[in-house]
Amino acid sequence: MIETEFRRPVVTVDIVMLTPCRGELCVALLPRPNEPFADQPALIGGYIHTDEDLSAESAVRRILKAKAGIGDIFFEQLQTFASATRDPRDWSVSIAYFALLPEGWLEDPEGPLLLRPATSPGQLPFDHNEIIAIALERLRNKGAYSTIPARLLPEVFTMTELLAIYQTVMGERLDQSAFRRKVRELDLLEEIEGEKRRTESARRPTTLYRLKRPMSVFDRRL
Amino acid sequence: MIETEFRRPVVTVDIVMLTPCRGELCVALLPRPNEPFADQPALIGGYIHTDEDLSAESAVRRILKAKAGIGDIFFEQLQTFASATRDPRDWSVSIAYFALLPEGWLEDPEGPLLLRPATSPGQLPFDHNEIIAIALERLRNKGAYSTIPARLLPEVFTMTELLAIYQTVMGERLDQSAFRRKVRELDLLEEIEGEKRRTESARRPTTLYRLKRPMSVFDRRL
DNA sequence: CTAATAGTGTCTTTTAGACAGTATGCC
DNA sequence: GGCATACTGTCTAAAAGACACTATTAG
Repeated sequence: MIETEFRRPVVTVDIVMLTPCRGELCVALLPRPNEPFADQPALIGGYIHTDEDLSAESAVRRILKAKAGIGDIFFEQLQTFASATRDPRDWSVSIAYFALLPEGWLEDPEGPLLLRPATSPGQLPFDHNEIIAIALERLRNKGAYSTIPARLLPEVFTMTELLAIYQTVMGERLDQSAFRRKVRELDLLEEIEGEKRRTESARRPTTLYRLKRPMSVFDRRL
Repeated sequence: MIETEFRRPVVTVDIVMLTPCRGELCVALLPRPNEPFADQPALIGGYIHTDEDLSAESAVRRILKAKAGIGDIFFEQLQTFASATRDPRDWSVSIAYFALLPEGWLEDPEGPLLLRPATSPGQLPFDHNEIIAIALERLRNKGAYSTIPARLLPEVFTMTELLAIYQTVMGERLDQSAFRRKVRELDLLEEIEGEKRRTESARRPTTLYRLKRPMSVFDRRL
């Protein structure tokens, strides 16, 4: 049987960009330039440009660069939202991604980007609230079993900062001693020789670490 | 800025249908009716019909019914494959799903469906080998922490069958005693009162169970 | 009785969690 | 010395894994 050609859906990518701010996870939003929902904050996203994007991932990189001025950042495919009703204009497919950025890397007070608490971003257009909720759930689920949360920190960090970011991601208190033990046993970190840092409030200087591998997945829970 | 409209990619769904056969997991393939790769076995899939499908999930149900004669079956979104090169004809988006079916529910010797070992399905067109590999990995990862593998069994099953299907999915031997203990502690199963079954070879009749909830996710590993 | 699968009990090792205690260095 | 944070040690409890043991019933 020969399949007749159907009217094609429109295909976009949407990016849940998460970054720590004020002790919680925030999502970056951008006021929409056009109708529908013009001027309302929404996820960073855009059409796939079939004439220049080689893949959905390339489209994500292009859009992050163009709309948020960000290059070379961790992102991962989340889920695809595809239905006749999610966009009032047309049958629409959104390939959703989540991206992680260290605190402060986004703060351009002149720029149009908004940071809103990820758990309460306000009411957003389309199914963007649902997409953010699923992104948070995914980050939580994968977070405990991988070094993904470390992508929310700069390359060099202290054990306390690492613990804090895991707590933020997981939304629960973790025991410091057990956390250090597990990190040691899983051999995740490389100590930065000789270097120490003093925080403003701390008396004792603290050891600095970086990840041994850009990304580790494990069986045990951190 | 107003985004010009771009030529839209073609959007399909592809389904990795897995079912136990001959002690391992097999994937259902269908010879392609048209070019490209006409007559070569490939994943069950098809275009999204924007005029009749309300969502990608509806398209999956429609395609499963039309191409494999299957209705009302467990399936879950896997990942979306989207690039300029995966289909020689055009920029193509495939929203991939994996589906699970009990052993024997597919065996229509007259039908065109083929069953091939999921770990070695032979060389398939497009990126279908990669999609199957990712489906298996996902099933393995989620399998240990959920009752998803039970969707590969009929509604009523014995503890030994459940253990066996988890072993097939996980690709490792599991201790029977520990398995029973965990299943009991997690309170997953409902005993079918009074009913017992004798298998051909077994002497002692065995208790029959069904899942208490259609789907459970847990923290512990089964 | 034996064979064959169904199902239980128990011991050891590993991992998690709680929490108290020590270490360091600035004031 | 006091304070605040960095880091360690130790005890307990929960879970995982190994494996031997008992139970049931057809033949």
